[in-house]
Amino acid sequence: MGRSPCCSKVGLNRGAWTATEDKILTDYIKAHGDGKWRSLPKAAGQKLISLISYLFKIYIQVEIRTIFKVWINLYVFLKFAGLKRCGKSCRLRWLNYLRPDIKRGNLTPDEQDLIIRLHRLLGNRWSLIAGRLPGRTDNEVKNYWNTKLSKNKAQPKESKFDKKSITTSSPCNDHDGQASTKVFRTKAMRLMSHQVRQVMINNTQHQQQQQQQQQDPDQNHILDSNYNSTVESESTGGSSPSFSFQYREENSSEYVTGFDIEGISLSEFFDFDEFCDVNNVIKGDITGNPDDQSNTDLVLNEELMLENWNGGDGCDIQANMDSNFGTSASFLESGEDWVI
DNA sequence: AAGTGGGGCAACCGCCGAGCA
DNA sequence: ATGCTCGGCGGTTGCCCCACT
Repeated sequence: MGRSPCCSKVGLNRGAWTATEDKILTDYIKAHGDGKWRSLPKAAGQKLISLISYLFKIYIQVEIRTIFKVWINLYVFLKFAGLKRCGKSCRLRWLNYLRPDIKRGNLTPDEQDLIIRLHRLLGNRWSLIAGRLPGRTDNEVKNYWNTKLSKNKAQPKESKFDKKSITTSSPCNDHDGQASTKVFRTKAMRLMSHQVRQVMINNTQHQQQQQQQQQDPDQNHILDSNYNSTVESESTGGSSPSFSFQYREENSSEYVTGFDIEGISLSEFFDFDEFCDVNNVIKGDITGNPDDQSNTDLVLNEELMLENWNGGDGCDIQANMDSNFGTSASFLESGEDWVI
């Protein structure tokens, strides 16, 4: 009888890990330790959900209409994002790349010699060989053997790998004059650089918006509240997540273009521009007419919900935040029926 | 400048053994 | 004793980068 697959492959991310996935995984393992790999992805996803729940608690105070938009975006995010990785993939990523004691960089001549001798002794038992090389992984040893030593065990020559490593060596690791350490450009890193470009574009947009604001001081108040709102929570101490939203005005209907939670950018999970259609559908469901700017139903609903959240007695939202959030969470839970 | 092939590496696949109910 | 789950391991694949033509 064959083994059942470790997890359903349907809907799982594959291929190179993104910086965000690395962060989710690293944060989770730092908090809870490794092991339980099969249940880890789901559990790590809960961390995101808790962060978003916290985010919601804060933003529920800001503006009820905005909350609707954020709500929908969050719902779609929770539905389609998270750490959608096989547990084995999580384990591999942690052990081979994210572990803090991983030693990056070129294998020293001593290590190379040790690998040769151990391989002669142990054969292809890479985990045992790697166990004798602190900070080195079996995958790294295996790759090194397969790509270099197996081809030319007797006389390893200087390769372009070595040349590259010299030119890209990290100065901080080279201070003692030892063999220079190669700065690996992993796939995740490449993705990260791509994401940086995205952020820069967004920043440029924001800068342009700020310039517009400066040129048109009358709009400053409105744009400040709609375009970029950053909240650093003080209520729960240093462990509180910080997050920021960015909105974009388009055809007078603002929608979330991105937000960050403790450095995690949701724009890395899905394209907000493509997401506009979802917003329109949702908006159409709410209002019955996406283009109707003076929709009274939405306003009425907002007022009713605000009244409901306020307990109908005009007390402060903050006072009922916890209970209100419970209501909101159940609303989010039931979002699928409501949206579709 | 464009195409191509090889090197290097991360990630996936499938099997195995230990542990547990 | 048996079957299942899970972590670990080695082999392999696929992608990206770069040197070469």
